[in-house]
Amino acid sequence: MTSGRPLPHPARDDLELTQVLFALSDPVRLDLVRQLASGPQEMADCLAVEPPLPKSTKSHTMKVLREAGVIRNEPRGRNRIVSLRREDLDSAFPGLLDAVLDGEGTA
Amino acid sequence: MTSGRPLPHPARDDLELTQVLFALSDPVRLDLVRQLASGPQEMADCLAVEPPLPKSTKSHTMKVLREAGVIRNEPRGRNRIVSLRREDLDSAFPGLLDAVLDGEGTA
DNA sequence: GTCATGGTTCGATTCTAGTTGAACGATCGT
DNA sequence: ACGATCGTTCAACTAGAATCGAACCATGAC
Repeated sequence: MTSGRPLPHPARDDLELTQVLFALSDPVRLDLVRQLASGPQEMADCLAVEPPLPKSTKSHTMKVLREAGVIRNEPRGRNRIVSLRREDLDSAFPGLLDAVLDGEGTA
Repeated sequence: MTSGRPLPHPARDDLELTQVLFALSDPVRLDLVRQLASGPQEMADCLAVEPPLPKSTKSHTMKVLREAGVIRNEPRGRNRIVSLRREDLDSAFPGLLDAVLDGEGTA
């Protein structure tokens, strides 16, 4: 029941605004999205804080963002590459991502 | 413990992005915000659907949006006027509201 | 093949948010 | 002053989301 690896991602046309907004409404997830704004990252490097988040929690964080269509999570050898779905988001909700990424200081 | 009427609203500088995003991440609340985009409304007219929402539920919906700083809720005689805090939002998170209001068909 | 590594899934618990009736408050009309 | 109307607050319940350990799985290294 676990799985192999290629995880399901919603199609660009299936993105729902409320889901995206919800995914972004958590400080930790928003933070991650901002980190990804500068480019894809290996998942291992992603939420590297002290103390380190448990794997399952981290995985769950990714899941929420992935299922909302905010990030892409692809297998790469033994680890994973996480990236922002910038074009898809821009096409579905023009201006939204930029606006969110701009709100710098604000949590 | 109930109250009179002028309800507390967060100051423009205290708006938090995550709270705003969360407030907007619910279909009913988002819908209300879109209705308000065309101008203030009397609360009584606001979420007029069938079957009608119980008063307490409606009031709670308003509360979430108000506490996030998305709407203003002011006494007006025996009822209330609800309005979008457009300028405050635009100043705090430029482009955000427009982007959200644009996502028309998408729930 | 075997082992170490990185990540997902399951399941239990905890915490937070939504829902709604009932009680209360303020205001307006008479 | 009284009653009706409109909305908030309280409190109890339900539903949903976050947290995290344990089990599991693929891949890569040896």
